[in-house]
Amino acid sequence: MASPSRVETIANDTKEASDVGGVAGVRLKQLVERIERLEEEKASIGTDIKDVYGEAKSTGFDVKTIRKLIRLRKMDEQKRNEEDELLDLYRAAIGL
Amino acid sequence: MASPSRVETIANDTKEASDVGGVAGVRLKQLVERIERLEEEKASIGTDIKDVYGEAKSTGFDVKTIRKLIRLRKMDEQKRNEEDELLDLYRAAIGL
Amino acid sequence: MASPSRVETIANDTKEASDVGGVAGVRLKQLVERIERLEEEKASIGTDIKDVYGEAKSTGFDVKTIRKLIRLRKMDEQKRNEEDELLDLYRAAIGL
Amino acid sequence: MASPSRVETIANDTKEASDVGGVAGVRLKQLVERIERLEEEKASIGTDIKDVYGEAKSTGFDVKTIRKLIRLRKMDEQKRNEEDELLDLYRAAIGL
DNA sequence: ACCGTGGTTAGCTTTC
DNA sequence: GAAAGCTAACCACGGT
Repeated sequence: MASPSRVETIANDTKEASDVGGVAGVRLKQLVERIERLEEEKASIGTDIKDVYGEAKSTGFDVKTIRKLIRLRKMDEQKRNEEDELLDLYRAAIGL
Repeated sequence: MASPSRVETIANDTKEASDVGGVAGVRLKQLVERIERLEEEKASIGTDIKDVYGEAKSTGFDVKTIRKLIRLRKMDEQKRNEEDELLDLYRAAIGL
Repeated sequence: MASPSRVETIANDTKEASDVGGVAGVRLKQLVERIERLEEEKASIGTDIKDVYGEAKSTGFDVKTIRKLIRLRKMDEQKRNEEDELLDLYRAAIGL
Repeated sequence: MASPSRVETIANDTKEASDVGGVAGVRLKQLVERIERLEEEKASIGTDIKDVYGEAKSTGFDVKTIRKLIRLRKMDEQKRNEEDELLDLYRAAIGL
């Protein structure tokens, strides 16, 4: 059911409908595969993160607390970024 | 697990990065940094994915359709995996 | 801490701030109570489900397997729905 | 909808393997259907809850705040229950 | 009794 | 500005 022809069929049903087995189908397939590849990587890193939390836990740390910690640090960073942006805005406003 | 040192560790992680009398503070810091590094990578890949969708869009494909396509393909895969697991479960249930 | 006046205060802090003890407070209270009532029903059904699993178990069935079974059936249904949606999407993409 | 034979087949693969199309299969099917029926009801109530929140929103209330409110009230209730249990414990301890 | 897994829910981001 | 999809946290159950 998820045969290659299926992917091409889909390409045909989109904008390039007259392009049976042609360049649009190939292009779409490439795009789909790139996305799936990237999502795999992303999921893999997600697993790594989980592992680190697991390691933290088995070292005796409280996972929930660590999560809070990280959230706080991220918020701090965002806050800093916003302040920087504001500064840039001001600098632009007065012409550098 | 909720030893006195644990409480101290938590205190150290909030206000002061330096670790009063123990190695735990250093260890925690390492863990936090590893997690933050990984989350950065993950976010970066998320950006890449977005870019690919943008590329698809400017090539004339319908992004929403591609997303659905990918979701469907993922569901197929999950379903296959779950069915395999189910089979194992059955085999275990009847004693191999 | 959770005195009645507190609830009204919260209502006052939303859009209808000038409405101390007035109609907005009453309205909010009604909404909260409706939600709580519905959540009670929901929890009650959750208990029922648990009971059925318990019954299944004491009849000799393997609970984990039944759960997987149900999950799989749900996935089938979702997949079917998504495929229908995808079809609609395609039809829209090629102009009906 | 999966065919009936599918469900029976599954029943046959569990503990009562020698019971092809027999009483265990029927029993399992009944259990699965009861659970699915209940989960439908549960989902339906979930939708109702969402609707109420939507209604609250369009009345000008802040949904996030209402959620907090309800969480707080639930916590209060749990706390009260725990205190009641404790009280009962004491009363039992001193013989009513 | 504890740990790990799975399910549920809430918050966030993005799209229309 | 509303609606939807995605992600992440929380919670509860089942297994060991």
